[in-house]
Amino acid sequence: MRMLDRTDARILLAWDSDPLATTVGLSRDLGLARNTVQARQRRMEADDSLAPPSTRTHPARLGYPLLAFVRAEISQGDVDQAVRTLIRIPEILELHATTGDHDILARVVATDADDLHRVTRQMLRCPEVMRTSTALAMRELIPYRTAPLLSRLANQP
Amino acid sequence: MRMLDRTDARILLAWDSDPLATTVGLSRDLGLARNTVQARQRRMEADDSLAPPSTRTHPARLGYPLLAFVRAEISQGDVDQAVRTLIRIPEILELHATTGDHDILARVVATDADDLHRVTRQMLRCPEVMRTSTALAMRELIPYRTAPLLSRLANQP
DNA sequence: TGGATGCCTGAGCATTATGCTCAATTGCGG
DNA sequence: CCGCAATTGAGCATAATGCTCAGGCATCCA
Repeated sequence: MRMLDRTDARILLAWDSDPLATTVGLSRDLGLARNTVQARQRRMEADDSLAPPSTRTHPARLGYPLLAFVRAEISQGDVDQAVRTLIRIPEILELHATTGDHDILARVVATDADDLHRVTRQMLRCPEVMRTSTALAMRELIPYRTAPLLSRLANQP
Repeated sequence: MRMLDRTDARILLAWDSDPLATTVGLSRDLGLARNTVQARQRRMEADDSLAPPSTRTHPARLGYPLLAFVRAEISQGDVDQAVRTLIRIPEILELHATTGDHDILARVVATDADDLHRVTRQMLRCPEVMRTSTALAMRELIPYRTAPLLSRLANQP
């Protein structure tokens, strides 16, 4: 797994300040050769260093204003079988196997409270899912970001 | 807050299948006029319909392979004061005010177990943070996605 | 009904960026 | 010391972009 370096980080941060910037524009802003920026961009995409562009969309803008974190216990630790079922639920945006008193943590969105209830019931219909515990996200205090980590990388020698 | 529509969703999905595609290329693939795609792209960026490009980076590629979800209790419900402190911690990628037996949920990354311990101690140094409870993400079962929601939107009338 | 609004469209054209290749250079690790 | 990968600057044909305009077509409201 290739690690991003200082140059990659600088390109991404410059891209943040103008998401519609061209390769030439970025290379001008950064004082790098166009070939360098272009090669990095292609490598990062080919590398799977970058998540799909669609991950940039806010679910609220798609009609799913409710966000919840649903923890669940999985019977017999058969997590893989549960995933095969849960992956078919579009409202589950993310799923992690976690330590602690629950086995998995799901990020779930919904159109309203009723819809959230429907989704959790659908999760419970999965035979491996025993108990669920839902924490509703009432306020987004810090929206998802990686820029601080990139800045740290970009400003390192 | 403008909602994304079917056309926006189709553009984003086409973009997923070729993240380096040009506006002309996307318009060809979708059978839309170039002006349409260009206008949508600009509107989505201007709109804040899209998160910054840097959010596409995987923290693991930046040297932070550990992911944890840290829940915390906040004293006197003074969440805003806590946020002012916590926002300065780069390893906190995301922060939500939640319902349940804790007040906030943080997504935290770290370089290793020691580093994670350091970050949680730093969180506890915030006076408003009372108790923390850490759930380590051992396996990414479903990486963050919004494509299923976009597909639903794109295939609707 | 009439009219305003917003969106999609197709067109044109000057400007700019891209794709591609090459060769020289630099820096790093074997 | 040598190879390897990254960077650079250059050139040039091709392609995309920025910009503008006007027509068509819905929807919404007076």
